[in-house]
Amino acid sequence: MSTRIPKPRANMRKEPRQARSRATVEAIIQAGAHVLGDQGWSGFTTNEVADVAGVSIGSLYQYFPNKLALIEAIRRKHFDDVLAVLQQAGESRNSPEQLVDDLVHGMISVHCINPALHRVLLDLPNLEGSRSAYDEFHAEYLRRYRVVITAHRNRRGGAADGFAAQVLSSAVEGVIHNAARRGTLKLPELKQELRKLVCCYLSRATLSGSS
Amino acid sequence: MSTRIPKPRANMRKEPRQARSRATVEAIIQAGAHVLGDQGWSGFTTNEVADVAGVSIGSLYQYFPNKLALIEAIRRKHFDDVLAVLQQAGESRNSPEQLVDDLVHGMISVHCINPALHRVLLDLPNLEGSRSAYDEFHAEYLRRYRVVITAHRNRRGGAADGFAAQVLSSAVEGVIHNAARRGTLKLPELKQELRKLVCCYLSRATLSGSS
Amino acid sequence: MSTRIPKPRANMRKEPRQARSRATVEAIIQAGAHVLGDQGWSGFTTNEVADVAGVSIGSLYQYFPNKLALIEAIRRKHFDDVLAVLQQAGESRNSPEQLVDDLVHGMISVHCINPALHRVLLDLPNLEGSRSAYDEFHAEYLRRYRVVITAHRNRRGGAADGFAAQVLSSAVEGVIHNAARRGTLKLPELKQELRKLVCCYLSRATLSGSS
Amino acid sequence: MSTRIPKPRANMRKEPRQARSRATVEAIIQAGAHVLGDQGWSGFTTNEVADVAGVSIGSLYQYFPNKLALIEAIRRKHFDDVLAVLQQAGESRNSPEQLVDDLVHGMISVHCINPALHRVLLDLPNLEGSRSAYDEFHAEYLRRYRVVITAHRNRRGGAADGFAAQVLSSAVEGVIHNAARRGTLKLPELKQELRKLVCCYLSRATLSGSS
DNA sequence: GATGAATGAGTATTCATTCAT
DNA sequence: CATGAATGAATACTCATTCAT
Repeated sequence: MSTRIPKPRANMRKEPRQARSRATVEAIIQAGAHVLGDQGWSGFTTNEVADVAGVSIGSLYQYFPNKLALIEAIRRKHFDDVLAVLQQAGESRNSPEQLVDDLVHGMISVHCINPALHRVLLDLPNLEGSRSAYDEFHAEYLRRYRVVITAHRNRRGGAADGFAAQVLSSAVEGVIHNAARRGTLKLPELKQELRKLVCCYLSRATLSGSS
Repeated sequence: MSTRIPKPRANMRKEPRQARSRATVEAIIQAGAHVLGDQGWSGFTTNEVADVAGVSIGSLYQYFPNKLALIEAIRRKHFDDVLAVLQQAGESRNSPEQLVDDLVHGMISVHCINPALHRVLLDLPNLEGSRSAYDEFHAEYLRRYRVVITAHRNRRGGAADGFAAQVLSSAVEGVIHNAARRGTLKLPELKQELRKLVCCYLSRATLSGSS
Repeated sequence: MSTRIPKPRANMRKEPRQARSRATVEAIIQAGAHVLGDQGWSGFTTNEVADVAGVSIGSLYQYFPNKLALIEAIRRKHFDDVLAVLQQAGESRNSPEQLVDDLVHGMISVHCINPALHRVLLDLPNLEGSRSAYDEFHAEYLRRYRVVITAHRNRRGGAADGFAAQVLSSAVEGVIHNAARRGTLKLPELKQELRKLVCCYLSRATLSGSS
Repeated sequence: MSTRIPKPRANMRKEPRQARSRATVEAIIQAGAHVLGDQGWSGFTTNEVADVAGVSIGSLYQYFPNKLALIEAIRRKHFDDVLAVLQQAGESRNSPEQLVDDLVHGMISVHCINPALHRVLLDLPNLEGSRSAYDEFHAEYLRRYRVVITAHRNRRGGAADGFAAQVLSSAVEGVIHNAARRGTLKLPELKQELRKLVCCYLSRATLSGSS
């Protein structure tokens, strides 16, 4: 179903200097995200992306040394979006309930832009080259979740919080990605249930963390 | 990255009648599951599968009219495994707590066989042909979750139960698939946390379902 | 003018077992040699070779993992031809004059098959992978020349013989390749002059080796 | 491995008039020679050459209508260098031995500048367009060799001298190019042996030319 | 004039699928 | 029925060349 994937060489062959080229790069990443979300790995061909972006295949390769570098760029872009949401959710000086609300709302919003994309992005083959970028993201990702978890306690969080963060984040991911697949992402009921899920897990986690 | 996927023509070119044939088909499906879980879509080529199965590519095409039919067979097989687990969990005449235990334990077990496979299977491009089979599975899948949910109530379940089933199942999936990716699937802590997640959601769901 | 050349992975993807496939492999190598000699590196495209061989591009890649492996096969084949000539020239129990005659005649003959090919083959980029094969050939090549040189002496050959072999072989190569380029390879005058060149160098080399 | 080479349209799109332009052209030719010698045909791309020359690709095409015209310019430049050497060697009113010395020394020197370049230059695909330029050079090239040959005789040279010139020149070329490839070009032994080769051939050629 | 972004035909390579043996 | 050689459409990527700024 696919070409064996090569290691990414570098992330950008050439930094776009002029305004025109920056627009081109932007268009390519946009188009790539769109194609990837829409058609999955199968439909993601560099020629297709170039087509959708309205540029020639040559232009694509002027800025991205290979397909994977393009994927990485898309990935990085969307990781940034996700982190931004979590950042906001973490920074608000609100009640724990409000925190959960912000988190859930933010996660849903960010997935509404291109619902299928995020799940696809997780399925990247384990590239050595891209691993670090992903790990870096993921560390930050978990850290933000931990903030939310900690805020829900009265006591200091223990080592178990790391585990709780993993469980919580992947549960949320699961729910959102599935909802994205089914097109129920924008339903208020979904948000409501998700909030419930998070909230009750947080309460219980606190208790049983001590049990 | 991939060949555009054609619609599956028929699911089986030819029903295996003799024992030898059935063994061949079985070997191919096994090999396919193995390759798919191990290498993902990228490594899943019919030639590779035939190789691993120890049969010629010609034989593979004797039983599966095309790649997609093979994928479908693998899918169906593993859906059956999952359903069997849920079936058992649903049938035991135990306490609600025990029910959750069975469910969690079963889901984890079934993913331990070939941890990566299940998640990969969800990433099938939206094929018209395979949709029905999947939907059929998914309906049953949710029904079983609903049984667990219902068992946790004292009152009769309302329409909201359908939604709860979706949320619960995808949360569990999310946690398990992520754990599979990280290799923490067998950790007792994981099972413990997952149980916690399910339990508390079930309790709360009951309450807020009425709220 | 060309794609950057990748390292050769292995020399054969799959050993041809049936008679049919052996014929295919043979045809591909033949066609490759032909194209390479005829059009040089520029015209040597795998598609062209497959076309000339009368097989599909897929068949080519069934046996040669990449373009370079094909080139290597061609190279090896023709190195073998050259060595065979030198072998024969070295083995005949004749007078030194006869030896030179055999050498010159053999070298010319072997270049008549596909005159341009040999020169092109020397210009292979320095591939790590192929280096050893070439060095091995070249060592043997010089050894055979040394036999001829030694046969021309009355005294034992010294260290200088190694150098003489290099000079002599490259002079002969130069003359033959140039003649091949000009199409004068079959002219009796060429053979005559070449013989002269070799003979007189051999005589003088003997003397001045001691000077 | 390569783009099919088009006929060169004209040799220069535009004659450089100002000093700056001439410097640019010079830089491009220098860079081209460097890249060609260093990386062979594979690495010789117009973009690479422009980069090395420190000019934009657009500027390159301002002066050379296409890649081949650039190659031709490089070729012409280096042919000129070679001819200059032979010129000098032919003009000195010295003994025949001194003549050979000059020739050999000169040929070696001229190849020391960019050892690999010359051999690479011979591998040009047979372009109709460039043929005349090359033939012109080659005629002159042989003429100079003939001077050396003639100087070595007491009698007038016959028709055979033309042939002898070809053989001698290609033998010398062969030795030098091979030495360049092996990095032994500067070794005094090489010069010594080459002198020997030329000398003895000249003596013998004289004799057998009459035989 | 100079620049470098954009172009797209061309090239290497893969992989689902067929069919003669 | 089984085999595996053969096929070729599809895909990643390059590089000579143009042209708007």
